[in-house]
Amino acid sequence: MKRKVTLKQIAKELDVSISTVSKSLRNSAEISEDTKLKVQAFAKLYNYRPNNIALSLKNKKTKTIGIIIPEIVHHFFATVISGIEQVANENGYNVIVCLSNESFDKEVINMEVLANGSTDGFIMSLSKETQQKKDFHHIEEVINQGMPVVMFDRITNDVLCDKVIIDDQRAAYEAVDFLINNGFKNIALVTTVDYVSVGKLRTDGYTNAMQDHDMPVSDNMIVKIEDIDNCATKIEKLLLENKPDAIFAVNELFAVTSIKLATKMGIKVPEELSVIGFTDGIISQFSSPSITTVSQNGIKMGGRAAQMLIDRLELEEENEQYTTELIETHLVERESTSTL
Amino acid sequence: MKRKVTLKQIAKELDVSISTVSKSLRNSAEISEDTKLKVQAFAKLYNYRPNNIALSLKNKKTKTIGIIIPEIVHHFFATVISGIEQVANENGYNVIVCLSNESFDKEVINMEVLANGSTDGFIMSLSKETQQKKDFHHIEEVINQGMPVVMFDRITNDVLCDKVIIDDQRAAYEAVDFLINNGFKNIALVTTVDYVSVGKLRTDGYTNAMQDHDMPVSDNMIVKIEDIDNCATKIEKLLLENKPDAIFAVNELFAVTSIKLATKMGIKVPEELSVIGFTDGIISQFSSPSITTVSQNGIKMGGRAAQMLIDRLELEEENEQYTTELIETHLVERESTSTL
DNA sequence: GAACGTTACGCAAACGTTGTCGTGTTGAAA
DNA sequence: TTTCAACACGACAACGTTTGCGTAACGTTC
Repeated sequence: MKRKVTLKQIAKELDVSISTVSKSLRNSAEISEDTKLKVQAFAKLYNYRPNNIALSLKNKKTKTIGIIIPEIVHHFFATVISGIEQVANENGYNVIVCLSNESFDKEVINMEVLANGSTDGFIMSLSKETQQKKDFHHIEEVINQGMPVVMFDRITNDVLCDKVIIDDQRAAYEAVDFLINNGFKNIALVTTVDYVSVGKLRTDGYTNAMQDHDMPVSDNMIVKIEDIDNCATKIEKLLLENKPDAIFAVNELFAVTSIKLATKMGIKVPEELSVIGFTDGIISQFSSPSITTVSQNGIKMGGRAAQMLIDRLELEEENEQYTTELIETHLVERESTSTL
Repeated sequence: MKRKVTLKQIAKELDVSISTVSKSLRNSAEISEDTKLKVQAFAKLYNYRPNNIALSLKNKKTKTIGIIIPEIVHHFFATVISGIEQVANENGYNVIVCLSNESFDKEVINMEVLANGSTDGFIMSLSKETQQKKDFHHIEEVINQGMPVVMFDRITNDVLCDKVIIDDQRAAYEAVDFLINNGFKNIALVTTVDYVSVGKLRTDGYTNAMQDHDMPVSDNMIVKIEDIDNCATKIEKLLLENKPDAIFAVNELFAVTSIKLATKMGIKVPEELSVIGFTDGIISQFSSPSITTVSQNGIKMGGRAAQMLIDRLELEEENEQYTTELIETHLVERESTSTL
């Protein structure tokens, strides 16, 4: 086993000082060509690579981005990570991923651990519990210590920092608008509980679209789901009692679940019921019928978030100007909607 | 903005030495109660936390695990990461994730970068290109430098290290066996090209099961797919010309694609064609019909891999004994298979 | 009052870098 | 021969920690 070689070892081996070795490898003009060549050859032979940790300590920069998200077994979050990773990599950064599992405490702990020197900044999406508690002291604190934070998707306006989101309300509005323009009269909404910020915004988009077209917004037509595992009865009740001709669901899972339940009840999709989902993930693409959905480009979102963070990291002067960037969405028409 | 406080600053503030502060905070018996209390109170007030980077440099341990996988927008890999993260976290480790995007070069670069002090060890799954080239020098090198590596799923026997896999061949055998026992006579295989190790093993499992039941293994009944985007014609040809009554697909995507194509051609699943997939991901669960599949527990796989790595990291003496652990699989019966 | 033990702290090295500054040796100009 | 720049290199500090060891001050013992 040959352990990694250090400057000190090279110096000892060649009988020069550590500084000479360091300077030679960085091609300093201070060192003679002879010595430089000798050192460089030796370093190459022994495959010398500077120790990242030592560099981090010296430079006070880790070239590492901390990502804190609720979960990773989730198509959208996975695409965002993918986008972050790509941009980070292009800029010489690595990413360290922490999962909050929707828990406030774990989110706090993860941030605190990473903030102690492990990363230069954060990209994060809030856990449900954090959104519910509205407690953002851990994020404020990190920002206060001079570490930039970029929030995406599940954000809060209570924290001043860069943000990347889609225009959830508008995207939902357009989806519902699409249904209305196609002649649907009885449009139901399957959404999350209100404290999930994106759920709330999408709900608002639905409401606004309905109202703008002078269509009634009835509580009977709105199902708010807290726990996906126990949502069946609620949706079945909706289908049975209110007979919607279209459903707008605020995520894939709600969409596909609605379709499955409808099919089981003998309601044909899309002939008797059209369904639009949100998030263009695996489910929307591969379920039968495939699902018409609002596509949010996670790769792009992650990429932008990473770029914003890196830009801020590599800026010398502090910039108190924070921006919120909108990633455009578009409706992907598939098989789950019919045009009447 | 209040930057993070260091031992030095506390020492200066309280007019004691750095060592006194350090020892006080670690509750050393060398320091008087008075001083300890004073220092601890001050540290708490200023929310002192040791700098991870400095600790890493000193201890030559980063408490970080490097994960290198082909992609992350992939249900199975996401579950594995989730499993790794959980166990890592319980043991005070963080994970840093790198994606090879199935590229050999990127895999090599990622390993080299992380090996320069950023992580204590690796958990990885080989990129397709690496499996094709059979070039594992980057992994050998890392191991040679004393960093443990645990490989999972896409492994190679050419490298000596701990491994976590499912018994791909056996799992495939059992799936095909299940079909045979249910009376299917004309069982096709949709698989990958041979250099993908798991694809090959699953193919072998199919072949063995067929042979053990004295059923013919015909090349016509085996479709090897290199590129998912251009596989339609091959599968259509299979369905049209060879009229299988069942298909065993070596992954979800192949399974769902086969079902979709069959349905499009008017072949009813499962009435006229039964399909079994591999990997119990989102697609299998939510497509219609839902897909009978071989479930490989990614969470468990990741968890075991992490535990193996950590065990080795926290062992003092070197242990040249490497183990390959098998994670059990089981068949999840759903709607895509009928019992004749 | 000398010898010794205990207490409570500080010094310094180490981890692996980088970069500033100081210094010894050369060769050339005066 | 003296002076001085240019050259080539080394010493050292710094980044933030931990820890072994040295030591000043004090109190006890005979």
